[in-house]
Amino acid sequence: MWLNLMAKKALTTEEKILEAAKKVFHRKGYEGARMQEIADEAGINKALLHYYFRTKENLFDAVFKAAFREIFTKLFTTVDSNVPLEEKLKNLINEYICFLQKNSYIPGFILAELNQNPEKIIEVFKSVPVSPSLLFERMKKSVNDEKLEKTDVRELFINILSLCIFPIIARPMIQHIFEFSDEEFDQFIEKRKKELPVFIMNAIRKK
Amino acid sequence: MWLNLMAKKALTTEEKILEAAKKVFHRKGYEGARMQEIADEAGINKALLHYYFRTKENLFDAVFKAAFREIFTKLFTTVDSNVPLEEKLKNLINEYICFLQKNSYIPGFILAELNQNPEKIIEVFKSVPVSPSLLFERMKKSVNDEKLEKTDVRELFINILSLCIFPIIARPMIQHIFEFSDEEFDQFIEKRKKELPVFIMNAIRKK
DNA sequence: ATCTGGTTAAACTATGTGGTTAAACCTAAT
DNA sequence: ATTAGGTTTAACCACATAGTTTAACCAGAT
Repeated sequence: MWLNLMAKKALTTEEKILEAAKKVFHRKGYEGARMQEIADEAGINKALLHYYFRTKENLFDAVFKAAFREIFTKLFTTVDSNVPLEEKLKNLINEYICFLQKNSYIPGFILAELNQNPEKIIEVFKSVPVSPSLLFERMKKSVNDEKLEKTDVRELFINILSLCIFPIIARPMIQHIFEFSDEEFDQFIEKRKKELPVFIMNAIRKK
Repeated sequence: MWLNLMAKKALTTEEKILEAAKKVFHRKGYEGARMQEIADEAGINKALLHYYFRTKENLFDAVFKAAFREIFTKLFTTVDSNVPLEEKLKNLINEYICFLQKNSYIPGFILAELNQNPEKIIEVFKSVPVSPSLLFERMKKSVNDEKLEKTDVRELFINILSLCIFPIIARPMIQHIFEFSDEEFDQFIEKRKKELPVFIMNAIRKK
């Protein structure tokens, strides 16, 4: 009795709030974010904010879990294909970096909050509908099939993640020390999409 | 007339404050840190805190610049040797990861604060006594000397940084998805010290 | 017409926080 | 003995913030 009755306004109030909270929390973190700012961003008032999500923590948890779910399901599903390793690597890196470009605040947001509250990871990981162990089984198979250096799959996994994610969170530093404009930085990332798979394949291929 | 008169207490009050502020700011960030907590951690009271560093921002800037200086000078000086590239890489990675292990909060702290205030980088980079361009000249020479794939030095530089730093800031996540105890995580990093140089050399060596 | 749930406005509480102040204390240098 | 700088204590101010409350408003459902 309370659903789908809106045709003109595309977003429900709850969605508007979550969108606004996402923006603010991603940029400023839990401590830096202000409920008033979120309300303003959502175009509503503070009272309504508390009417939907009773506390700041509730709202934050919703945003945090959503971000976590997004980045992990994206990661775990982009490997779900039957093409050979090199091809798979290309797809994974390309898709994942594209995702990160569109959601550049997510990794920094998650890592920062997680470093401040490492215990939250247990709770928050429950909202991820994909299991990491499955992913590793698949990766292990791919790696063993080919003529490659003996490679610890976990090591490889972390290396791929590092190479994809770090440049995104270190953007301000990279732009400064390389004196990149915004466009030049984007080109730099664009180039990585092509060169990272080569870099990684070289690293693990038998000589 | 106001110096070196202390023999028993190893640290001056100012140093005690800076140490305390470092701990608190590194763990909680600017917004999350409380002046009272810093005072407690330093074993003094709030009044004295403001007596030394008038404002929270002053104190934070001091801590931030110190962290920045530390991590960058360390990075830039570990490449300052005349050994062949592979050796140099081994040294760099080993020394840098050791440094990061001992200062595991620094990279996350800097990246988080820099993402929230990217404009601060200009000011803060002035406190780094080493220039990055010098580093790149040296790296370029090393890379061109050997029989290697044509490699963009900047790309290589970022890759090395990514592979060293990311695992440190992603520690809570890594520990959880790999189900690592603290000891196992340390072993994981220890292993990386040896395997990262191999990984990278393979990646850039001509086949 | 009325009822209901979403919504607003504005005032309000309680608490925490950065920062200040003033008085007293202690100790080492003069 | 006096001075001066570092230090403590404790009270204090101004302000911002999370969260609450109340009354009124409005639109769609009954």
